[in-house]
Amino acid sequence: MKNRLREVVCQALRQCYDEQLLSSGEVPDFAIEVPGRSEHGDFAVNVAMMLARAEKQAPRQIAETLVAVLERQPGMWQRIEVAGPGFINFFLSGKLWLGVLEDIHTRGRDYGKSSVGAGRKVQVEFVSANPTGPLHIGHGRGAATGDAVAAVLQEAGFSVQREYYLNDAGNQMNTLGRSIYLRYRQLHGEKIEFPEDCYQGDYIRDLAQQCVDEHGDKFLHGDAEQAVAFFAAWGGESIRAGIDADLQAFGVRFDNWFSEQSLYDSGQVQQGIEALKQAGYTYEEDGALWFRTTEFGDDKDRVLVRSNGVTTYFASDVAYHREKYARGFDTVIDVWGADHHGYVARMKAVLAALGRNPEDLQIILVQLVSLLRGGEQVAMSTRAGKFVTLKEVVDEVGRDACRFFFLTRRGDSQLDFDLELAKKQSNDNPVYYVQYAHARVCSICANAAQAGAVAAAATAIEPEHLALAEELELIKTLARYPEVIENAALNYEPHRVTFYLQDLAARFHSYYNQQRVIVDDEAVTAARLCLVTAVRQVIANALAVLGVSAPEKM
RNA sequence: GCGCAAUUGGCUCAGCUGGAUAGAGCGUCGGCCUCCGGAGCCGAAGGUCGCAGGUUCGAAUCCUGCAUUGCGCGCCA
Repeated sequence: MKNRLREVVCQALRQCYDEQLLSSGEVPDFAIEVPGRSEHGDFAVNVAMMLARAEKQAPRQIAETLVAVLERQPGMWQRIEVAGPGFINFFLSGKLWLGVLEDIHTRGRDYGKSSVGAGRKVQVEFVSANPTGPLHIGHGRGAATGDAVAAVLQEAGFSVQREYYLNDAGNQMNTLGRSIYLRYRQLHGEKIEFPEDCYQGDYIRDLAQQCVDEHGDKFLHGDAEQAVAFFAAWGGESIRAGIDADLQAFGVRFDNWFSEQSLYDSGQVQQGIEALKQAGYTYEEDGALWFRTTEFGDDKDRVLVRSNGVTTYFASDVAYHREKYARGFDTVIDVWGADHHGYVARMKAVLAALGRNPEDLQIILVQLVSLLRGGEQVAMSTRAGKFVTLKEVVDEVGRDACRFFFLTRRGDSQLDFDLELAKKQSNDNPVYYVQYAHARVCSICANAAQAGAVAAAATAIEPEHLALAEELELIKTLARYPEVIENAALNYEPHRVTFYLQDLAARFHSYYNQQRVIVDDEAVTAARLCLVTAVRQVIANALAVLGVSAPEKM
């Protein structure tokens, strides 16, 4: 609707120049917005104010000129007026609004999809937790956010891949192997003190027990190093599979799992280092190889190869991101925990050094979640094995509530997740409010079917049958949806969809309490059913994007 | 010390990339079903948008400085 209006206004503006009613010839990038108050019309345009300087005329005067030309288009509006400092307010005709309902019903699940993404290839990499333990609640927020960002981009016409980067190289895997190995020996009756730098969680003991069941004492007698290597590889894969299962239970499915180790095996880590060397951005100092990231705005240079010859994690990240673009992605999005924000500058530096626009890498920082239980902070530490897993939380408060809750805040705000509260308040959790609206429409439809009432086709509705203020407000809210999706996608802000849903549900509930849908007048009933089912469709579409179910009954 | 981010009613948060009188939820107070699901609705009270400057027709939004809070500043991953 907005885009249509923009075209009409631009056309009228050009017409003004053709007829020499205005002289500057400028077509500024003006704003079209939905005013906060309905007296200000359905849409307001600020173009006259933007032209004031170039035209050397008062904004209101310019607006009057433009309006005179716009009014030549019959049927589109009830009226157009100049207001305030020079806004042009548009009051659209009722017929035009009914087109929105028609659009929703013909497009169904596709309503809200657009092609602004133009099929550009985008990769969203998220979660990417080390396979050394189960996912905890903080990862859940990253999962919900990353998945919703990907979904919203898909909706907006981007070609999206969801990827999980598996940090299966480096000494953490060795630590994992050692941890399982020591527990394994303990289970065979050996009295060993369990080192502090090993993973303390109970899941390590469970893995060891599984090995005892499957392999007996086979690893007690062989070479310890080989045993550790086995436990590292086997344990890592086993944990990875567990992570995958937990994510699927949370409704998140990855298109690809990418192994860090594979970058070493294929020689790409070395190639990445070579590329930087050849570009002239490296130097040696104290026996280590450095990357001059300060050249690109980082606050200090970073080591790629340590003086002992071992590459850093950063070196594999260079290779990893090179590899992503080699796969043909136009834009790469990394979803990180906010505690990694210090890493952003050096990653952008990698792009710049490789001759790529740093904007092609978008980093979404998701603040960590502090978990509370009854107002008390729950201490979490992966290493100490003290944490509440994502699975536990999902089992406790439910997948829908959990996902929706994570998306009721912008990613960069900190979030307290109180388990007691989440459970206790589950009834007035906003997710139920939205789902309830959906279920209500379903219930109305069931009643209508029983009464033999049928929804009208939008094209068959007389405007006066959907002319109440609440009805127009509802339709306008529905009309906004495609734009909400588009903005959520372009800004990587899925929480906008969540807030939109709450707004739509609120308007629907309010309408429901004021007006009955099924009334004696058949034509009015049919028109209202058409409206209400459109609401249901949009709620279902938006919930689907967020990965939340839209139940017919609750 | 340096860097990144945040600061909006009692609490938790939105605010559509600079627009008209700053919005929700929770909490508080007062109302609403003989009627399509009360997991709902209606109303009221409550905010100098951290502080001070600046940019312009116009600032919660952009710039600078300050304050407070959180996070980060390894040849760890």
